[in-house]
Amino acid sequence: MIFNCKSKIVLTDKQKTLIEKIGISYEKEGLQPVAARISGLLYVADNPHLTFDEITEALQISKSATSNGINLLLQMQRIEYITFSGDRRRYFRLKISNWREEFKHKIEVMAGFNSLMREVLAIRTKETPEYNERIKELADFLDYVFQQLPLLLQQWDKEKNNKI
Amino acid sequence: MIFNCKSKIVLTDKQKTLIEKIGISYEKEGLQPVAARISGLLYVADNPHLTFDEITEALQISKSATSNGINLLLQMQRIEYITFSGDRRRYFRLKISNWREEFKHKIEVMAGFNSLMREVLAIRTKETPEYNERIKELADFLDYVFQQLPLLLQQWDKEKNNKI
DNA sequence: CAGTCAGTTCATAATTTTATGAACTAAAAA
DNA sequence: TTTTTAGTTCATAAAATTATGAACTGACTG
Repeated sequence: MIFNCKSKIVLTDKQKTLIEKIGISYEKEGLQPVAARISGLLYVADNPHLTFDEITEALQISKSATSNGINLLLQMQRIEYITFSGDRRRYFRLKISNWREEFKHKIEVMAGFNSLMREVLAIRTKETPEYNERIKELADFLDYVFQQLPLLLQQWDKEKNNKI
Repeated sequence: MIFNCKSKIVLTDKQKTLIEKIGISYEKEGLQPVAARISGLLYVADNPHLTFDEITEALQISKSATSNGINLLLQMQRIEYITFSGDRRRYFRLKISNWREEFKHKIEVMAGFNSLMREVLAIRTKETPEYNERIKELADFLDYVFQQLPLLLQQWDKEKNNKI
């Protein structure tokens, strides 16, 4: 058998508080409570790689809750895992590098709302030109943002490269 | 008594479908189902001003549901109402002009997450420099976006004025 | 003063979401 | 072969959210 150093995770009060804050923040975005706490834990834990049992224990939740939370986060591509030969456990970690994807996803959600606004404009009565114009203005702005945000990403990359 | 033309609102299937789509979209943002449907209704209804009873009837919901939904939307500043002398009813309409405020609010929510990331960085162990660097990168990008988005609003205003 | 109108409030019901623990599985170890 | 490990599944429980209808309020009306 391979030497398994299962050091129990001890969280400081600061870490616990921050896990809850991050949890609430993610909950507001619609993430399930347990999945939100797992994300928080992975942000603050000293070791960025945690096993199933470490998560279960650190958050004091049931195995089923951990199982569901982890599988949700895996499916959402917010976490990933690595394994080591001779050790059956998966070591989960945040896919932080994925924030670009998440950013793009948020833009797409905005764009989705925008296309609803276009649908609204298409079926609205023509009797209310001022009102329709306001909706159009909103839709146009969302178009503009949708077009500019990818540029923002590019510009940031450029600035970052200049600094290095 | 003043002549009260209470023309019952008749919704086409297209309108109903769109109300539901907008409803779901707003629900995903965390808005309560009824409030989300009321918003949808106010987007698609021929008349941008609807009374309490018109909303209740058009959406086939209870008076209490309408009352709660309307009060929530009023409190969130997403709708407002006007009145006419000799008519006790309130005529509700979307505060569409408020989309700027909502946009700013979304930026603030992002900034809130960013400040959580800064807190994470402050308490994270220094033993994981690469991981911390990734989190810092995310936080820096959010800072950048937070700084650039108000400019985006200004630029759009400029472009719009040039067109007029 | 009785009745109507335009809502609000509240207890309750229905629904949905979330979490649990016990039983299960499949692979590896003893 | 039996046991342990690393989870998964599922029925159920607990909690939170949402909607309802009946009773209520307070301003106006006749």
